[in-house]
Amino acid sequence: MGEKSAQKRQYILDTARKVFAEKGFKNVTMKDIVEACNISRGGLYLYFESTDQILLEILHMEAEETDDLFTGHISKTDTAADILTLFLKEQKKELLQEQNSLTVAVYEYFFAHRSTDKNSMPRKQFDAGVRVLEKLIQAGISSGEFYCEDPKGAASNIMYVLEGMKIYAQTCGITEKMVDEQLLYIMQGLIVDV
Amino acid sequence: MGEKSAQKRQYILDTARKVFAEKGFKNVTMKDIVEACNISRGGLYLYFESTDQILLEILHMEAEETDDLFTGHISKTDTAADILTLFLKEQKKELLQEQNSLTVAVYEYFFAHRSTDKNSMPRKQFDAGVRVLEKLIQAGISSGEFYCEDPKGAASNIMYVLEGMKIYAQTCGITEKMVDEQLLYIMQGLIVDV
Amino acid sequence: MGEKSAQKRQYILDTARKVFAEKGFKNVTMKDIVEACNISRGGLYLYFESTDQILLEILHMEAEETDDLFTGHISKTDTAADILTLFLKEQKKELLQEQNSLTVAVYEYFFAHRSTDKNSMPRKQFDAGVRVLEKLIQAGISSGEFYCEDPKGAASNIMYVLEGMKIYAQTCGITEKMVDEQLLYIMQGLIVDV
Amino acid sequence: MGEKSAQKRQYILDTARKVFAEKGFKNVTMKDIVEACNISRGGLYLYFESTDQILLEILHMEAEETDDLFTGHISKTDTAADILTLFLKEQKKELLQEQNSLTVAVYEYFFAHRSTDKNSMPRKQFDAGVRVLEKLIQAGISSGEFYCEDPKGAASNIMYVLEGMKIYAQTCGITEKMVDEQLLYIMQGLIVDV
DNA sequence: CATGAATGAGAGTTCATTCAT
DNA sequence: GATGAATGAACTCTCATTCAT
Repeated sequence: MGEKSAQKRQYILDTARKVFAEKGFKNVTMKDIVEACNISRGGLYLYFESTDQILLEILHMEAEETDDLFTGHISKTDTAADILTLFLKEQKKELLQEQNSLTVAVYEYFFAHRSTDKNSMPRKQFDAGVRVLEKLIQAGISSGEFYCEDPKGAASNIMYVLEGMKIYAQTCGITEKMVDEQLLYIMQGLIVDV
Repeated sequence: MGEKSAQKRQYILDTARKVFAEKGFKNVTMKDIVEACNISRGGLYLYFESTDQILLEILHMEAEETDDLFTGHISKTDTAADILTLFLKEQKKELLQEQNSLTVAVYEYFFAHRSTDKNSMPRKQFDAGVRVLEKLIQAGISSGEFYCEDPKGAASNIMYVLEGMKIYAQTCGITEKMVDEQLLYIMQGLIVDV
Repeated sequence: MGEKSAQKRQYILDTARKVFAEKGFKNVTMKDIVEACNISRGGLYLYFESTDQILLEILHMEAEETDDLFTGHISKTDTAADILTLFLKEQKKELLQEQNSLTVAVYEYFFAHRSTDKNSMPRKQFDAGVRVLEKLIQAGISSGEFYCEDPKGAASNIMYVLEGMKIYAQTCGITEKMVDEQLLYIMQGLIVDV
Repeated sequence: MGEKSAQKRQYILDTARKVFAEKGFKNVTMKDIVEACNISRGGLYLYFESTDQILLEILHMEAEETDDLFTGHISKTDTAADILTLFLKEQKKELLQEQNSLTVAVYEYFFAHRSTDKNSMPRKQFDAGVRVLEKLIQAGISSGEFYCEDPKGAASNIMYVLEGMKIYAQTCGITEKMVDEQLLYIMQGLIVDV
């Protein structure tokens, strides 16, 4: 598959992404994607053989981009609290965005492919998140910004909370206020009282 | 609807529950339920018109039973910490149970019926949970067992964490150890140091 | 499946038989049968799940009927030569009939399901044919009608010849004259010269 | 068509032959051949327009080679019985060979292109076979090796038997012993008793 | 009430064939 | 000549839903 088809492949992935964002995973058929892409039925099969594969490739792409984002915005002069705040702000944005979010598709996908594998994508992302947050909290402790007796527990707590809020955002709506309150609660649990 | 058909209705719900527990929501067809119940295709339609309706009725049933459970086990002499511990233990059990759990079905259902309605079932359960936990924490504060500057924040935190862990339990496996660590983290954040 | 559906099942088999007789096996799709039967796409699947299964059932039916025919027409007073002549006449009729013949379908089926199994249908029919013919020839020898040093070889010879003529009949046409000549050759090889 | 493309044409035919030998005729698609040849989809169409055409050309090639073989091995000093034995031995080898045999493909092809044409390939091969065998038998009679009242009948008999055994070889397996027994039966029917 | 045969829409998938490059 | 992406027709198979009995 040459240059040209790599472009088309990407086009299909981009278009399919919109479809998944709109309809989740289980409701999306190959036909839906074919129609969204305005290509022929057989044409899609030249590039992908199932909605599974398509979503998975989209997720891998996103994962790379996310990794970049994660570390990208941090400047050397930022304090731990600044970085944490930034991180939570990012998460909040993602949480509340309705359009364009793959959240539901991702959950549906992983429900349909349940695995207790330690190397499954959700698990790796959780572990990575905990690791980064733990380091950050420890950095904050070292710098005197944070007080925390169990940095790993706190890091896990944040990850679980974010996940929980994500779910509530998708299943019953969650207001910005609710998110802000909880993020504030988390920050105040860490920051050393003046 | 007479006595007899109420029984059959209940029989269908009970049987369908097992099907949903095993296969989630999106993978369950009317045919699946018909076969599990050993009734005729048309027969099922006399009682229910869609898998949606069936799952919803199951959930309503469960909600009632859960409410009973929630308040049922508490004896007057229990301390706030005891009650909270008991509650978390219950949640842990539910979290880790693989068999017999409607978790995935419920998520799939509410993903398929996303709503920002404040009276949606997940929202009501979340709000109810927060309310109960908040009261409990305040009771603990009054009795000197707990220290907490933001009882509502803490209560929400617990609910989000539980939700987050539930998801991780279903999407990538979560070990008992991981749950225990986080529940410990939560309790220690509340309990007054000796 | 009750009384009524047994009728329909039979109706489908009868109709499908015509389709196979006309188009062979590999060219027949479930759709062809659906259309010939004037039933719905899904309807056919209530009774059969593949063209394989349908043809196989037709063949089993035919096999039973054939068994009956084989032994049915023989009267006690017939001589061995009479019976053999009758048998060959039957075979000739089947050989030359163009309409209504499953021959091609059968070959196509067994090419597609090649097996060296001793209990495969073609093998069983060959063995049975040889056995019957051998007995017949021996009876003819006993009665002084036939002369033959190797009754089993002669019996096999007849079966192979019939099979070979069947093939030629289907692949390139074989005239009645050609068949008659060969059958005559066979009979004269057996019959004791006057 | 230049030198180069004649080579490629031959390459395609040789490669396709293997495919047909392995999968028969009806199961082979243009795609199969394209893939086996490692050429482009469109490329194949520059040389051939259907699997029909490809197989037919293969068969024409083989027919020429076979003719050569038929007459090639005979030395002037061989007796009629020697030649016949040699011929039957060749046929036996072809019959029992599983790999590399186009037998099934050929049958499937001619089933799909049934014709009563006297000039169809199978018919021509049958007629040619009968002619050669008849001459051979007559030669044997002249030389006192064979006794036969109906040389043409005997020749046809052999051709039918070979065809029948070919079919049984492909549809249900035929053992070497079975073939040997029948060939022996044929030879003994011809050879003058000592 | 209950049955289960029947329907038909729709998803998945494969290939013969074409055509711009 | 050669490529291989693209098309679209054709087939398989599954279910939600209806309806005569």
